[in-house]
Amino acid sequence: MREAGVDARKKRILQAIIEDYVLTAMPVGSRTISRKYETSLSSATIRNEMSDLEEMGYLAQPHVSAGRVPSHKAYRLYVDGLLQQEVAADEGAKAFFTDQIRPTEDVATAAAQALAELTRYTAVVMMPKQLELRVSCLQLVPMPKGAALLVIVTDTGAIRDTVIRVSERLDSDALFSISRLLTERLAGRTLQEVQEMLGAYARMNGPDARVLEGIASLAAQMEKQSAQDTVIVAGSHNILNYPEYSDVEKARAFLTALEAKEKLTHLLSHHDAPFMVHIGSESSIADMQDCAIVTAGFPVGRGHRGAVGVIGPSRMPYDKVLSALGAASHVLGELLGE
Amino acid sequence: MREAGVDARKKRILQAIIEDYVLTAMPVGSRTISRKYETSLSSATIRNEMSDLEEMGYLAQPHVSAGRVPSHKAYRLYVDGLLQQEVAADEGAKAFFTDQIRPTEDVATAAAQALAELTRYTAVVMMPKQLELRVSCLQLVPMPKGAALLVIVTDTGAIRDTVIRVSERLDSDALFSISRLLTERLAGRTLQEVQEMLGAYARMNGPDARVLEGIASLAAQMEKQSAQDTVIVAGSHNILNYPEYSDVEKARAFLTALEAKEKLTHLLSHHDAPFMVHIGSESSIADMQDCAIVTAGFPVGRGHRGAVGVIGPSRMPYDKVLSALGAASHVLGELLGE
DNA sequence: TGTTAGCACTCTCACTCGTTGAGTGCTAAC
DNA sequence: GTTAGCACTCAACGAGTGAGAGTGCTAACA
Repeated sequence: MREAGVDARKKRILQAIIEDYVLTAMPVGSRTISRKYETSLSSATIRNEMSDLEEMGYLAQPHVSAGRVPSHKAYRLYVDGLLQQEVAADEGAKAFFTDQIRPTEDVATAAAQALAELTRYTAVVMMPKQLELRVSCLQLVPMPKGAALLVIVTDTGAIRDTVIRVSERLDSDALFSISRLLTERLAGRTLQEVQEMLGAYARMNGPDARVLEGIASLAAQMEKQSAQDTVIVAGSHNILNYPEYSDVEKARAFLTALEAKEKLTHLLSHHDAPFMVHIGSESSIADMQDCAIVTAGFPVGRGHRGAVGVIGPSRMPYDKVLSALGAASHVLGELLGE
Repeated sequence: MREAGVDARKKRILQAIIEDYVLTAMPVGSRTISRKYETSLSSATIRNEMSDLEEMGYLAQPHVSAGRVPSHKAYRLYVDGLLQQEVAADEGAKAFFTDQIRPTEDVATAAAQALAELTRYTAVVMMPKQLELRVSCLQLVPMPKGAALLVIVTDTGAIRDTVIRVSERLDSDALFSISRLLTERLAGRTLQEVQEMLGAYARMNGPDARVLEGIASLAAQMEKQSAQDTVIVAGSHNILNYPEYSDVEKARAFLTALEAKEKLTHLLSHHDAPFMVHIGSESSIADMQDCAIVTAGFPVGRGHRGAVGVIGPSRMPYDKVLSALGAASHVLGELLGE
């Protein structure tokens, strides 16, 4: 019993099995390997090797007379190999993302959509929570019929707006004065402080109460939104393209699982390495036991990090997905980092 | 051969079949009707009636020893009956929508999501194109690091914004002066005119060129967006809940068809009656031949009308869907009408 | 003339039973 | 250590069968 670990030939065979299985989604037989990949070895030899690999837990047989299917452990070995190499940033993909993601739009949504389109899998983008956001500017823009658009800009460049009602008498100059006054008093304050201060201002005979209320509620909403990581999902029904999900029940379970974003957030928030790969049960999301989740982090300023990911069947061309993610995270980092 | 049309009893039986089929999705047998709906008649009698109804094209048999399934013609008759009555506005649904749709958010998206959640079908909302939009206000809001948020408000209350770069020297007062100057000159102009005028202003030594460019591009984008009907889809994968789509291929075809929005737009744009129902092939969307599309119109001001709709299998509780749509269109009309 | 009971008939569905083919494990020879 | 050969296993497929659901038709009844 001195069978060593996985020697070079076993590794080659394992890789060949993975690649064939990724391509075809069918159990791979020894004859296939001997003819398409390791032409110098007979199927019998491959058979012996496969038998060893199975015993070591890298392969599984759906049933005795079927070929072999890679186990999660096999993917893990394969992916760890990939991750040790430099992940090549795919220039084509980078160009694609640069093209699709307009800095003036909602970058996260655009990125998720572009990534889903490119990989034909489900894509997710996580934007981290930003605590202690400080107001940088606050402005009222006149609108028809006694309404005004209240815009709050934070020091990180986040923008939020809402329509509020104001007195019909306030013209654009008056609104500007109010905006200036409010910006003067509130600039540099955290959203939390802004809400607290508004109570005191209610007694001030400056802006009318509806303006103050509007600010308070928008500040509250902003704080709530920014105080938690948000996840954006795109291309969720790409999953239907894969035979793993040709069963509607499974597909539905998957899509439902995507809607419970807490688990996803959790997964994407703890992102210490540049790339991470969760295979099968490693992700701890039930209904995604047959999936792999590949993610990449990117900086969003102030030392915070967001993450972008691809979710698909464990049978996935990890090399391609990794380089697409590399490109996506690169482009996002450039847009959102300091 | 003087069999008259559909007499009252035939209508009752047809309705019973439709209602049972909507509930169970299984072909309905004569015995079921005789026991659950028309208890005073024997199954044999029902059988004779069903045979007549089949001959008239209202029923079909999947195979000879299965029960009957309503044809599109049957749904049409049934729905026309419903439409002649006043569609009862479901107060519960109305409350639900009022609750879910915040006037300060993107109303169309919120409405689509709420409707999808309520009906458990796919929901669509169409916002009509608005030609000749006129600028009502234009304002630059200061942002950190030599950026500014350009906000354009139209006379209809539509808001669009984009981040542009401006000279670092411009403080909030300077930006306000520019805003005031620009609003003065551009207010009341159509988006088209604004773009044309900006060429002339390029020679003006007021605001810097990047501001003018920003305005031009935002105006162009606004014009493009407002010049075509837009459709928002929500709850697209609710379709997986129905046995009609337990085949993944069908589900995928449906979801793909939803992505080609032109057909949907076309359908929703020609909305003359308060309610419309397209059953099966009436919608002229391939891949939705087994679907029904139920829509309701609502006013969005200036005589324009939007539409909100539900897409699901033809086997659909039309009464419930109609009253949900009634509630949705009512709430939308109140928010968006004059 | 409309309604009903009864019965033969049809067709799907679920199950079983060979047959086929792919792929393996083992053995013996190289 | 590698390979050819062979027996073995098991899923997939098709054919055959019985049960059950539902119909159409006929004849009797009110």
